[in-house]
Amino acid sequence: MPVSPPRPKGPPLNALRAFEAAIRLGGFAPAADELCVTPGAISQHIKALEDWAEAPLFERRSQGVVPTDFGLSLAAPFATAFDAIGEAVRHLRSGAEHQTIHIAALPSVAQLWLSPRLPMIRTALAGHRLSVTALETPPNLGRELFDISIFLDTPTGQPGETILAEDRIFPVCSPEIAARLKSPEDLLAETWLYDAVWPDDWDRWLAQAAPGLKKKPNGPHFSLYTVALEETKHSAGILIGHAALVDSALKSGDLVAPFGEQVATGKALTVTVAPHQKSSKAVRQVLAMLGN
Amino acid sequence: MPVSPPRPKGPPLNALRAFEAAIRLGGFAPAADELCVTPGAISQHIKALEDWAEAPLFERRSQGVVPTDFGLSLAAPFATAFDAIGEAVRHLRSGAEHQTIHIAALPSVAQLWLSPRLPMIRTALAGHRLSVTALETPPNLGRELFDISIFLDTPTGQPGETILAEDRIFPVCSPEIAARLKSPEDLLAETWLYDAVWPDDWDRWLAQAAPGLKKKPNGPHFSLYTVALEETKHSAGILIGHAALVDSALKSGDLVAPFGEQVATGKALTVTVAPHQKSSKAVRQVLAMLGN
DNA sequence: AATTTCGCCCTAGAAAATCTAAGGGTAGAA
DNA sequence: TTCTACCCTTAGATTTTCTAGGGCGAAATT
Repeated sequence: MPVSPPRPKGPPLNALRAFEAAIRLGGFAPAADELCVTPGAISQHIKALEDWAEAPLFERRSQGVVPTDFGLSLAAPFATAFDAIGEAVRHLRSGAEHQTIHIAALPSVAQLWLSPRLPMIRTALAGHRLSVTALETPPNLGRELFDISIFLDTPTGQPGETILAEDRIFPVCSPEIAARLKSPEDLLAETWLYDAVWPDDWDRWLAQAAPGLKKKPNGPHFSLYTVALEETKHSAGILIGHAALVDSALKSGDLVAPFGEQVATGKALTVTVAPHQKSSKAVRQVLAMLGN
Repeated sequence: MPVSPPRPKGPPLNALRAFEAAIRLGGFAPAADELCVTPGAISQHIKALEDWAEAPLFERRSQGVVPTDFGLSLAAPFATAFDAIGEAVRHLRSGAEHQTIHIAALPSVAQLWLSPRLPMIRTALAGHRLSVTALETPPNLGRELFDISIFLDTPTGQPGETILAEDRIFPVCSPEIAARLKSPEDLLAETWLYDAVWPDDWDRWLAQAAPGLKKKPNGPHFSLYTVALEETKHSAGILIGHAALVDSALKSGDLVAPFGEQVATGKALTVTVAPHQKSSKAVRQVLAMLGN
């Protein structure tokens, strides 16, 4: 029997991907985030790669890592390589029997803004499947398998980005509570509700709409805006509403805005199309339906 | 604490590599060979990929697999992608403190032809490391991490290929046995030794040098040509020698060629440089030293 | 000055991937 | 027909890969 001596192995592919993410995002923690693993996993991958290459790729500092010159010089070829992989994977996915459009959205946006619009989209796109994933942070559309992302964030101005509406905030509460509120000063006697993602909402609104008004934050914090909103409907307190998210509750009368003053946050409800999907008919159809 | 819902995962990278190899080489078995795993591993990777993509990539036939049209359409993008990965990995490897030149060679070539030339190369390339790997089949230089390959095979005419010497074969034996051999007919009384890789050597030589001479193969087979040659030196029988491989044994007088007639096999001792290394100074230096 | 925060490292154990070995089926050869 | 040679599949074992929990050191905050 012929002896087949072991061929020298290339580096593990997953380690390469970890490195690519780490060098692109500038740290292990964000890379771990993108790859949905713990930073420890990234750390191990990078170490394995450094052992394989016999060259240091990152310099470990106390509060993060800094790429070595050599590591930095690898950023471009690896970015190119994984772009190519992504492209190939997209081809692969395009062969599925039912095409699926993958939408990424902030949990609150998905539930409060996107959800009411989905039935319309679903019927218009018969034959396509629709997938909505709630994400805390916007995905990298060039790398990840999403076609469309919808977030309430500061616009970045990258290509494919469309601003649907400026973000404006103002207090909202149940009609019951609203009856007690004549002027902003009356707010001091009420419970204020907070969202964990936007803890500064109250400060921002007060600063512009009622300067001088101050109150120690004492109300409950909610990790999901939807839950906070639900509590607000039940008269648990007053919440700072984001125009796009409370719109339907205002229309239905479940909530009211006791004070007219709306404050712009500099953020916007932004929809972004993945670069490779700009020409897809179905995606553009979805985009058109989101735009109104 | 914020909930981070699971992002839709991309396909496993290793499965992509398995697919790329399978589609390029036209079957699971050769792909398994290139990746140094069993065909079962490839089979599983492909199945995982087909499940992920929800599309069949290969049609299973009784004696092998045939790519589907869709699978075939993915060949190009995946080839491109893994070329890019290879390129990036080469960059990565170039950062090692000690540069290493990786040579792949047929085991017999490595031991009998290359080995005597290595000291010279080693001294000329101080500061470089040299790695020699014995391989039964020539590696894909575009994909694998070898810089130079040296094989005794039919020239393919691909770029980077240099023919060092035509392959010629003829019987060799110890001087002791040679004394008994006056004419080719005397061979019939002797033990014939066979190499497992080139079992047809005897037939080929006989057909041209001594037509009509026939003998039932009865001698031992050796999986390593080097072992066969060693046995030949110990008068265990007569072996068909390949010019490039028995040269030094003939020069030293350990073996002799009892009959002058040399037969060309159509093969050649061929050295091939990896496409990406053609401009490397060290590699060209090695090449020059192999050429004489 | 003390404390908190942040990001990475380390290790042991757990989870998941990946592999091998044995099995089974088909085509062509004897 | 039976044998042989291929090639692919499947079940179980192995190895890789990941997570959790505990630390460390420097910068930012109190």
